[in-house]
Amino acid sequence: MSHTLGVRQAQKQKTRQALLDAALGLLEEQSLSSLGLREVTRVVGIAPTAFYRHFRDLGELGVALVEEALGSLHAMVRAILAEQDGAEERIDRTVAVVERHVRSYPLHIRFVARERHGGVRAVRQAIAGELDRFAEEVAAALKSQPVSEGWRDDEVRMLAELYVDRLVTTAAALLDAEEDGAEGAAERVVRTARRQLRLISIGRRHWREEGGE
Amino acid sequence: MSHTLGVRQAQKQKTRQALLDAALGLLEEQSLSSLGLREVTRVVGIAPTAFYRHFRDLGELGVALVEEALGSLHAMVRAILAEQDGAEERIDRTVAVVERHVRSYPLHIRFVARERHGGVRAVRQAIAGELDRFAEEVAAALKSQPVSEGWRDDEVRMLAELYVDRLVTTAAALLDAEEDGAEGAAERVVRTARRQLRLISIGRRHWREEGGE
DNA sequence: TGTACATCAGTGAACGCGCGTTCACTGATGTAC
DNA sequence: TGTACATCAGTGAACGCGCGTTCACTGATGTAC
Repeated sequence: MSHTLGVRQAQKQKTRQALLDAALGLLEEQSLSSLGLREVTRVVGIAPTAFYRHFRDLGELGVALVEEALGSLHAMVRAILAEQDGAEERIDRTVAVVERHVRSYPLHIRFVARERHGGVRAVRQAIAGELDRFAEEVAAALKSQPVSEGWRDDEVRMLAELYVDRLVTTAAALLDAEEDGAEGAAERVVRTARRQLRLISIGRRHWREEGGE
Repeated sequence: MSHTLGVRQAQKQKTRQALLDAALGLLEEQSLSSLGLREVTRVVGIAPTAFYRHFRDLGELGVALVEEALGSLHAMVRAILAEQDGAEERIDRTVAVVERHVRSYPLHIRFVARERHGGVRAVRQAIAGELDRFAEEVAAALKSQPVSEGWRDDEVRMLAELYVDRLVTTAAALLDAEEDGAEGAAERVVRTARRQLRLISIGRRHWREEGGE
């Protein structure tokens, strides 16, 4: 018994997705707290009141966008960290993944960067929660690497947060670089990110000799 | 001939400052692009139309707030970096300065964190410009330290950006921690920041042995 | 010091507009028998 | 397979409201003589 959902459900989901897409598009140029419900429904081509069939308000829509936005990057970076490459290769591949992700989903990245500290509490909390889970998974991956021998859990976590912040900051910087369109700006961001991750990686290797308190 | 500005000028400046203060207060709970001109003048207690005697629009007011917000932290961190302390002491003092600054000017910090990627282009650009100058000055201070011998300019700059980002991120995290009010959350942020700076500092010391390309 | 005029920060009425939300509705889809 | 009824995604009119901006104004401050 295949579980295709009925025509009605399918249509509803399609409209819901159209609302998410329309909002995300409009959010390229403004922030969530200045976005209008009528703006969104106008783009989708439905009556303003239909919005309420899907979300209580724009905050709720924002939270749904957070989940859509942070899922995939999350999975990819974790996969890379779990591999057995040398540190140098892992850095290059991580940065390449971030770069590709920014080019594939620029609107999602912009949204997260903007609303991470934005004016809608529920959305800020959703993003903080996702980034926290992100850091936790990165920490788990780092912990299983030989370099982490002798590290306490909170030290690994500290390092994981450093990495996650670096990735998010790099993604946002890359987006700005592509937007302002200056020749080579994006390439410069990528090179800087690689070097910073390398420097962190070096610090990591020497931490046990001189870093613990 | 002392240059006290006339009664009229003085009163105008006072009103202007009241507008900036009122806006900053309102921006604790919302973002600039959803802030209303009438909201601001209502708090100050003047007619909405008087706003135009001081700013063309809220974007212009936002740019003025950026300058107010980033000036002091900027100066303090630069001063610390120029000193002759050991790395460990410098880290402790830098973090302490950031901590004190966040407690003294929470609204300014919130504003910068929020609008750095916010919905008003002119304000984003003003913040980016200030942070760029910030990084440049930190780079100059780092360059003059013995550890930087043999570093190329763009490597020093890469390190400076890493430090500046860390300070900004720490300030924002500290603010969130104080806000959510969990016992010890702020202390945890501070400890993590110190460790991260220490790890970066260790990476810096070993960069020339294994980091250059 | 006094007078006549210029400046200009702040006023208050008025405007047109788009907003979020309510409500009773329609008509296609789903379900029970 | 057909019929009668229930569900519910989307409609469209209506509402009251606060917004940004315009305009001619007022009256205290500043300036020239």
